[in-house]
Amino acid sequence: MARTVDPRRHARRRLQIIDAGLSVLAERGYEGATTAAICRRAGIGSGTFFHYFATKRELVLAILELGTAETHEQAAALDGRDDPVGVLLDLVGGWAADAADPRIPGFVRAVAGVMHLPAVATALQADDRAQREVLLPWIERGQAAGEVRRDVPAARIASWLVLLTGGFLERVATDDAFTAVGERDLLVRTAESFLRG
Amino acid sequence: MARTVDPRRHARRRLQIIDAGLSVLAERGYEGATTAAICRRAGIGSGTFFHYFATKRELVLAILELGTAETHEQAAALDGRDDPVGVLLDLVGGWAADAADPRIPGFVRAVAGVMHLPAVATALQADDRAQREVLLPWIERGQAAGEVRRDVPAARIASWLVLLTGGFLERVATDDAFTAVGERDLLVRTAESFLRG
Amino acid sequence: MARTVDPRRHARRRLQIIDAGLSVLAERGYEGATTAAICRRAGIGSGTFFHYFATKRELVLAILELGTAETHEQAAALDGRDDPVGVLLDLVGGWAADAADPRIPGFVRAVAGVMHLPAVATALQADDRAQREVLLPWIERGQAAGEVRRDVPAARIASWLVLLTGGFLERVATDDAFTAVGERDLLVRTAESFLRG
Amino acid sequence: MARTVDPRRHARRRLQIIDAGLSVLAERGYEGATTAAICRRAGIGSGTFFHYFATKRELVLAILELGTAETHEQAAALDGRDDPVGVLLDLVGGWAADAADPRIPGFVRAVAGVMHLPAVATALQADDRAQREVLLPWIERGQAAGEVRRDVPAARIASWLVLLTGGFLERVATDDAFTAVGERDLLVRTAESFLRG
DNA sequence: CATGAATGAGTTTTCATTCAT
DNA sequence: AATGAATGAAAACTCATTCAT
Repeated sequence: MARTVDPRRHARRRLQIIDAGLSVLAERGYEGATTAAICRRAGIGSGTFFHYFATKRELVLAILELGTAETHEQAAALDGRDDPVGVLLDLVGGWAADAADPRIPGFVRAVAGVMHLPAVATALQADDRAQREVLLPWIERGQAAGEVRRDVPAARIASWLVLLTGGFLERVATDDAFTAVGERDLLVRTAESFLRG
Repeated sequence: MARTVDPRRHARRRLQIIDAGLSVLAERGYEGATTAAICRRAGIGSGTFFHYFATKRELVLAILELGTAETHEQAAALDGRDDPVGVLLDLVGGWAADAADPRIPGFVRAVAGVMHLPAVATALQADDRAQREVLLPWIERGQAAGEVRRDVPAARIASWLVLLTGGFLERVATDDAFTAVGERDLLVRTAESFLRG
Repeated sequence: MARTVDPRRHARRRLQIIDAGLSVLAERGYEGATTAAICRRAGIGSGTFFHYFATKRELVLAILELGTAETHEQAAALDGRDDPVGVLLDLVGGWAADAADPRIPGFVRAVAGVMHLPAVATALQADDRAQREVLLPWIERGQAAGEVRRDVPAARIASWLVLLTGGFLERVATDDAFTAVGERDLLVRTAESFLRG
Repeated sequence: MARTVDPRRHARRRLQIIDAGLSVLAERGYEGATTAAICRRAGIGSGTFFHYFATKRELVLAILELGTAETHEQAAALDGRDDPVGVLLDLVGGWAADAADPRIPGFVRAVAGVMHLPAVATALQADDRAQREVLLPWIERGQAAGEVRRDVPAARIASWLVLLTGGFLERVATDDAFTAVGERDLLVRTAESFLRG
């Protein structure tokens, strides 16, 4: 009658590995992040790792999926707002704030570096699409309300907002003088100016 | 018995390996680009590879340095021009055009993925600095002439122009609907609008 | 609080694991038969497996011992017969019939493949000896009665009868055109001819 | 202008590994024969092993193919003979003599133990077929000449001769009292008696 | 210079087995 | 008894790099 499966325990353990993986991947890149290093960081044995993830690659995918899910949750939290441009700038500003966690840009770089793995490319594109899908309806509402430029189709505008946040992330990672906190305001203003056209 | 090195022959061989390396790195990422694969692509034996580059990493650094050198050459070609904003937009537009060569974004991603290697980080930052240094004097001249916004220091503006081209490159690599040719015009217009403030 | 072991339940469980082990070993060989696979087949958890067998190897030994015991039981069932050659041919024919169970040759192959484990070698030789010991008295009685050749010592004749059944088993396992049912008759005739000398 | 590929050297090295593999596989079985052990025996580094064989399994297949090729060569050496039964008994006797090399039965057992690997099963059946194909024409000639029984089709007789040698091999491997040299004569006599019917 | 055979450190992954519940 | 999460030793295999020819 023993029931050993405690889903809570399982989920906690899983997150613990994901967290360690995120750190080590950000620090050392995909190949530098050996499973041994991740296990050491997570404080588990190598066997345990493969109890939770069949493959190192699967861990990466799980982290990416977590991010995609988070993006979708953000979308839900915006229900009820009525200022399209404000919403869009909040989203862009929020993503820029993520760059303040030094692990995010490192992880993004690490994962982009193995984009030639089809599964990674797919997950990365899903993440990308999620961001654009969150933006799209608000851009359309803004256009309908005359608050957003109409000379560029909504979908392209979405891509350009993602371009701005992507470039921002990369800049923070590359250039020590360019900090997420210090440049965020200019990002939001630039995005607004872009939206107005 | 003296075997004098024919520098012409040597340089040609070197470029041949660099070209193969660029392709294979773009396609398969840093670790996926085995020296064996690069040698196969270059049509040489593995021993020959190490005659020209002491290390796989050194090949990557050589490619990056080539890019940095190219950037400096671009700067020299602008001597004599007198329209700062025009020069800046030509530079940004030209970098965007690079993204049309599908190997460039792939190579950039691959290299960013191993940025945890100190030598690579250094070379990448040198490249980055080169771009900003090319922009900087023209931004300053533009500000002096009143054609470029003055509310943001010239160095930061340089960073932001690089941000735009970096984000552009990434976008082209990620999103099939976002093409270098199709979006270049909007990039230039957005850069101009940013410069005007 | 004493939990008394129900020996009936215990024995049933044990046989259930042995049965699963026999199947999986036959299908996948010794190393291919992971304890996980055997547990899955038996419908038990991995922990349970080790309640019944201290080691995967011990399971194999248990299966072999079961076979050896069966051979001894066969011997007992022959008490009272008076036709030595008939008995010998019944034994050989019966063993050949075992080959019709497709698990038998597979299991035998799997176990022979790990004969380098001393315990397995010992168990296999015990099984072998059991077969020869069952045969031996009947060969001797047949020789005494003048029905079995005397130019070869009884023990060697026993070895040769085992050779025939062993070769038969192997053939059935290797050659699809060679079926236990179809060739059994020729086996018995060949054994008889061998016994007559 | 360096030409490093010396096919002679390559073939010698390859055989050296095959020889070591044969020994270690015979001694320790398929899984017990780690690539490390084989390399140690062959006096090479692990990298060299995989220079010659892409996989441990491929080494096994190479050994089996060598055996199959040898069987075909034997067939060629019999051209011109005119005594079918003599030829058949020479073949059977020759195969029995192989059992005197203690590595042969051990290797056969080891390989049979991983017959669940499709490639191994195929190679093993090719080997088996080769033996039967060598026997078949001589059985047919013997039947035509009235020297071989006609109540059993030639192909089945071939299977039975292989059955005898297979059982013989197994016996030598299992039973210390059963030696290849001591029992070979009885094998040939038994085979002859079987052929006469 | 050019070659490719040889190397072995380092990686991911598997799996029998243990043990707390 | 029964369970399955946790473990870590061991295995196959990869790949940058060296070096004799």
